[in-house]
Amino acid sequence: MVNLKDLAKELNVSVSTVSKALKSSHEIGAETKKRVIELAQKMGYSPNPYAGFLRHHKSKTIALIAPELTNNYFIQAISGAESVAQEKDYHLLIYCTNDEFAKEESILKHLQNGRVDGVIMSLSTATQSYQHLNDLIQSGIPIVFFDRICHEIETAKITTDDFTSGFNATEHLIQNGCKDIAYLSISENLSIDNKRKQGYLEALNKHNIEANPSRIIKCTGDEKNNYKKIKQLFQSDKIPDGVFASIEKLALSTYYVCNELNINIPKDTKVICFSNLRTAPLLNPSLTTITQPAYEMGKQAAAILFKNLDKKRSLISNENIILKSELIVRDSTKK
Amino acid sequence: MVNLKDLAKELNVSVSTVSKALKSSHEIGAETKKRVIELAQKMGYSPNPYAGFLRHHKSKTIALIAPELTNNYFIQAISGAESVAQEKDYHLLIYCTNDEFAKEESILKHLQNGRVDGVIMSLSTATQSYQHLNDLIQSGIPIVFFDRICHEIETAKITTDDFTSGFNATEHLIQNGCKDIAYLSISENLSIDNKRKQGYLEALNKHNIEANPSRIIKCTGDEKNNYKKIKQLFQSDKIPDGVFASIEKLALSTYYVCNELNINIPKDTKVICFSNLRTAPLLNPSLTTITQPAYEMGKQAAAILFKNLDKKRSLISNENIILKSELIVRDSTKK
DNA sequence: ATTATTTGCGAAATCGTTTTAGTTTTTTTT
DNA sequence: AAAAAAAACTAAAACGATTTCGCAAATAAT
Repeated sequence: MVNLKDLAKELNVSVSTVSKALKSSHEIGAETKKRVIELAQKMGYSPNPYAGFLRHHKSKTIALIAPELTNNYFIQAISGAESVAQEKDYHLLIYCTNDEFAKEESILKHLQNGRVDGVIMSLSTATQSYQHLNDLIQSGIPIVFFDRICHEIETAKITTDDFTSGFNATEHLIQNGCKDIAYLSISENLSIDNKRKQGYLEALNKHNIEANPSRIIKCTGDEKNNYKKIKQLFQSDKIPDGVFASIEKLALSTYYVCNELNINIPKDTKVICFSNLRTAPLLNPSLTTITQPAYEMGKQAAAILFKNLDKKRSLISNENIILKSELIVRDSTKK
Repeated sequence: MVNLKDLAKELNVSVSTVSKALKSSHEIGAETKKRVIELAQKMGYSPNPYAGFLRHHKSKTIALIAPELTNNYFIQAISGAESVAQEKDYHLLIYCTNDEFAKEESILKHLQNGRVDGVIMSLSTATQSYQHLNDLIQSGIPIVFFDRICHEIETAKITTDDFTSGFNATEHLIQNGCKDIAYLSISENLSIDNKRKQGYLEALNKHNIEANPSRIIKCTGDEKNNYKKIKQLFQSDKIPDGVFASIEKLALSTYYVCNELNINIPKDTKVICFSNLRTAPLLNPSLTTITQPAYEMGKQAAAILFKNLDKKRSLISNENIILKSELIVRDSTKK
């Protein structure tokens, strides 16, 4: 790998001259500049990124931390962030917490030494304390949250209108005849889940349907266990006539359960969920979804982070950016 | 951010003492070591990764380059690679070429300056020349290919048994009554496509079915155009009674086309494809797939890269690692 | 013609860490 | 008790690039 010293030796000038010439400094004569630039081109010189860091404390790298990767929502968000990073000539590190708090902590700790200039992240469902987040920010590395945000931290947060979407989803079920709607919750720790649930409750309330606490199913990251719980729900004497799943996975489990128990969607029970599944129109039956602008959310999260990286101070002021989700009606909620 | 100097000043020892104490060098007394380690802990010291690079030329970072991110195969492979990287205390940079050759070139060029210790990649469908790959390797950065590999480069390559899978897929269609099978090709530049096609042709041959060149549909990265081509295929007088799609996207387009033209799968035409779609069992009809061990492929690619990073020399010897895909029969190919 | 300014370049410090080569103090050996 | 060896530590160079400062030579101003 060729460096400034090599170029300097070859041209019989000093290292500083080469450096300045490549930055087209006014201190260097036109002729010398030309010679330097040409040789650099020829020898394929490219500045060592890490040497530069040492002086400027800019790694030109950001990290994106997500609870899972094999998830239609997150991968679209990652894709959006990646596109912005590439455009800004930044590099994107990816970390997956597997939805474990300990891993989330450990990953953040690994980033405290300045490996990255900033972080984009979505919390794990298990996260209940925020020390590790504050530590990172206090060590000078800003965080922007998306979707699974942390209200307790003052910074920029990108979400969708979860309350409204939850409300609309539930009202959509009600309008299509549902009177006994189950809400599949993913985690009480997550603000998005709570907002979706609030929307659900508010819609029930508006339509004078009494909320039934036993219809709020507390699911977790454990898919098998979720499957069991949903199966229980549909093995009782009176099954719900509508299911509102807070995340895609839970709706798919519902599909599997209904397949197994020979329950017809949408005749016996209707299903709606938050989802970025591209094959939603091809499912049997096609799945009514609230689809978040995941790619756009990733883009905006990255954009806000970069806007703040340009500034001197590393603190990002509190800001809630709320994008709109789209309710796409398909057969799984047909009357 | 606290550094060695800060610790040294606080403890009234030299920077080198601190450095050695943290590495538990035998040169440092037990008492001093204890003091240093305790203070480092207390002040949250973590060595600057980029300073370390300057001396050791090890960035502890690898890159994964894929033609697209929002793709069930690649995201699983990425997830596999990420898990290994995390285990090895390495960091994973993600780059997406958008299946464009120019972007692939540009990304590789950006990595030549030592930002990463190694690269895991899958080629874009447009890649026909390999100079950029050779350049990177010659600059000392090893590449491991997975799935969309480059035969012309001597290094490790992870693929699945594409010929056999292509053969089995086609034979499966034949055994279920198909006599006029279309093959949806994604790119003639890709060795995996060619192998799958060879398997297809070989199966036809074995069963004495004459290969019909007009049944090999040359698709591209342009989804709209693919849709058009597939629609044409199904608007002709005689539609194929079976479709073997080389990649998932093309099978889904086939589903959409058949929906639109009111062609029944599997009655009028049967569909099989390479796919890592998790909702394949829930589609209408459920989709028969050849499923690659994508996660495992990502893991193995990373594992091989790391095995070679441990060695001194950066050249990876030629090696073809072939994992088995699984043919999962579902309704889209039912008799 | 003398002084002041500009131009073009180089030396050296710097970033944070590691490592080599000392240096001092203590301990061991003879 | 003198010499040798070991222990515990420090100083300084190195990695690659940038940047401040300084120094000539050339040009401009007086």
